[in-house]
Amino acid sequence: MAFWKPGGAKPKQTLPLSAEVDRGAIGDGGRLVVFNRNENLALAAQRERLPIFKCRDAILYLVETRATTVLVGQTGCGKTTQVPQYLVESGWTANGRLVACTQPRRVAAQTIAARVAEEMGVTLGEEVGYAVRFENVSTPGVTRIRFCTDGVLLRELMNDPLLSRYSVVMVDEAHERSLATDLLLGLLKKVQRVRPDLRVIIASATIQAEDFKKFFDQRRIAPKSVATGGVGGGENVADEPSREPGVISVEGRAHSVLIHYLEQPTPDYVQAAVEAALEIHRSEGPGDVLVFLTGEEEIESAVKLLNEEATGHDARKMLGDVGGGNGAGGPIRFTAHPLYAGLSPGVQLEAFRPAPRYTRKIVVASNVAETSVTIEGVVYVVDCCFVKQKAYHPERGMESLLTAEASQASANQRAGRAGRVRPGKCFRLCTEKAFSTMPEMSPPEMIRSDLASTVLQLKALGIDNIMNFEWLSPPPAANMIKALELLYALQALDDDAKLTKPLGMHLAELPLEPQLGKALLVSGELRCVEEMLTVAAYLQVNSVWVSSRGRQKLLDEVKERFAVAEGDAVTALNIHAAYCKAGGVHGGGRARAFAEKNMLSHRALVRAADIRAQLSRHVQRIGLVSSSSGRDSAPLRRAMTAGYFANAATLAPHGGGAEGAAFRSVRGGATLFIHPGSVLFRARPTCVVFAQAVRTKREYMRDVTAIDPEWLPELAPHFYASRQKSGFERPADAGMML
DNA sequence: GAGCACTGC
Repeated sequence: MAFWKPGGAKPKQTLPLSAEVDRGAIGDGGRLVVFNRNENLALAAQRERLPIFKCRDAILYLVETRATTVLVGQTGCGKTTQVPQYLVESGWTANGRLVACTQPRRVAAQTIAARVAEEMGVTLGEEVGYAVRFENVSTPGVTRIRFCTDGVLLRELMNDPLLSRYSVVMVDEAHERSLATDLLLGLLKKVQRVRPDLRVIIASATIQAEDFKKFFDQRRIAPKSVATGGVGGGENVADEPSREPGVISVEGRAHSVLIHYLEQPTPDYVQAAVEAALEIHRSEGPGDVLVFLTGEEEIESAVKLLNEEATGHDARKMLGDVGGGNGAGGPIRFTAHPLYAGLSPGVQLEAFRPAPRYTRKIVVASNVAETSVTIEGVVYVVDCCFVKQKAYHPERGMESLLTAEASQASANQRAGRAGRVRPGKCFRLCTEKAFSTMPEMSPPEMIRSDLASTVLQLKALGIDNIMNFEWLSPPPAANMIKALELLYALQALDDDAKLTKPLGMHLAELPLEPQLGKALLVSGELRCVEEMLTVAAYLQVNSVWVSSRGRQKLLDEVKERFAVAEGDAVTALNIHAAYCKAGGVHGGGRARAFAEKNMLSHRALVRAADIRAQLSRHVQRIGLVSSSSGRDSAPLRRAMTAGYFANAATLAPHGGGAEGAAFRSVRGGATLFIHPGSVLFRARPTCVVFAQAVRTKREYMRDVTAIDPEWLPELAPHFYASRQKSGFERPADAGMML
């Protein structure tokens, strides 16, 4: 294979055990709780064979003696399932206290909880439970270990700012640096000042460990002199742990992966990926192939090329020597499958199904396959070394989703997917030199996101000085100012940047972005609460339509059944009404058939209904009285305007052509287009508000509602008509554009 | 004429 140049380094690095670790001693752990004494002996034996078992005492010693422990656990070491159990066994859940273990993803929280319950021989929801949005499977007073998404724990902090029920919080997958994880870690550090007895465990990959250790090093900071009586354990002062974090590394069980690089850079990585997959198929032994590309378009085009090759190949081979192999012991046939989140569950399943005999499976996937899902049987990985990445541009209040170089950390994670069953190979579609110049890790989400919700949550937690908050990675000042400016415009913050009562507090309570929350709260006065609940819920699901490459015309026709000139929000009302008529969430097969007939995702409809019910409960608690605007869409569109007034655009006089009409944003004057996914794509409303602006190939507005421009100064006079009193910056032309 | 991946009791 002259094409390829073997790399010098293996993707796996291993930290030696930290010198700080005293492997011999273990603190007075308290009562030992023994589970599964008789049953599940096989499971118990399995537990002891996990690599982490050798470090059990060392980990427990660190947790006992340090406020914070950074646990570097390689894939497959068992940290997530075992550490919470070790904590229970050594008494951390005595006196009714809980151990929390957070995950960035719902499914992870659910499946890990199920696994741990099985190992402990208990029923899921009793000693071991989980909490994700819409699902709280736990029993107060009984549950000892609680797996949850980091978002759930953040919400919990709003009701219980000291997390007083918990003795230990373990934050898993912290190296992914998701927005929620970063926020949680910043808040946990704050909680520790007041609650020295709270133990924090941060589970992370190697390259981030030092950052976490530094961040949680509180040796120079005196703890606040707050009595801890009644809060958690904190039996006596002598028990207070060291405020210097401990670090321990546990080796994983993954097999080695040999990395290959290109000798020459490629101008077309989709084509190169296809060629690499075919070359693997021709010359390598058994094992499936996982190809990483950046998005739907690339994936579908690669799958098409592979399928064409497969058909030609089958025709040439004539099934004559099935089972004979490819000369290297590998199969002679292959099948190719796409995998990305936008696919329907049925099509996704194809990628997970084991290949038939004598057949090699080639899965062409987006980033879902990097962390969210695992495909069994993969031995070869092809990595384009690019990724679609979200960025935030505060000056425009706009997000972008553009293809960028992947990070080395991400490429190593992808390569690791080849080493799950046996030693594997990874083929990177870049030169070794190019790889060495790639960023070590991707910038954390916190510094490339819209911070409006984050700032609102911090304010609700009583953290008024946002600039002084200890961020793991401080976001750019411009992002922060933009968020403050928006919250002020929504009247969630007052002139002193303090949370307003009750509006700001209510907005913080709602699990919605602040603009949408505002639209929902305003719907009380505008007498369209029921309609706004529906719209808010539908805006939360990615898309209710099934992804349908090749059936585009059909989807357009189906959309026409529900589409109205008032825009996407009112269209959502029509879909919801039809779905309810077909039985809704309790409609069973009839609702399912309705979804299928109309190319709607049943799963998305159910999720929207769940969210709607949850929002309805919130709204009732806040005290909004139910109301409906019936067939009149104006109140709903006015509510949307009251929330999204900052995202207004007017039709440009001569703009646009075949690509659709051009619009000018009222604030800033940027040229915008209606997204092709919107029902207003071909329409020409004179004035619109939109829920989101995204730059991909051009600058698009999504979730568009047609409005009367007169509503803007009427519903947002403080923004469009009056002079700014406070120091927040406001574009000077905001009022003049109308 | 187009949506990397997640998430909120």
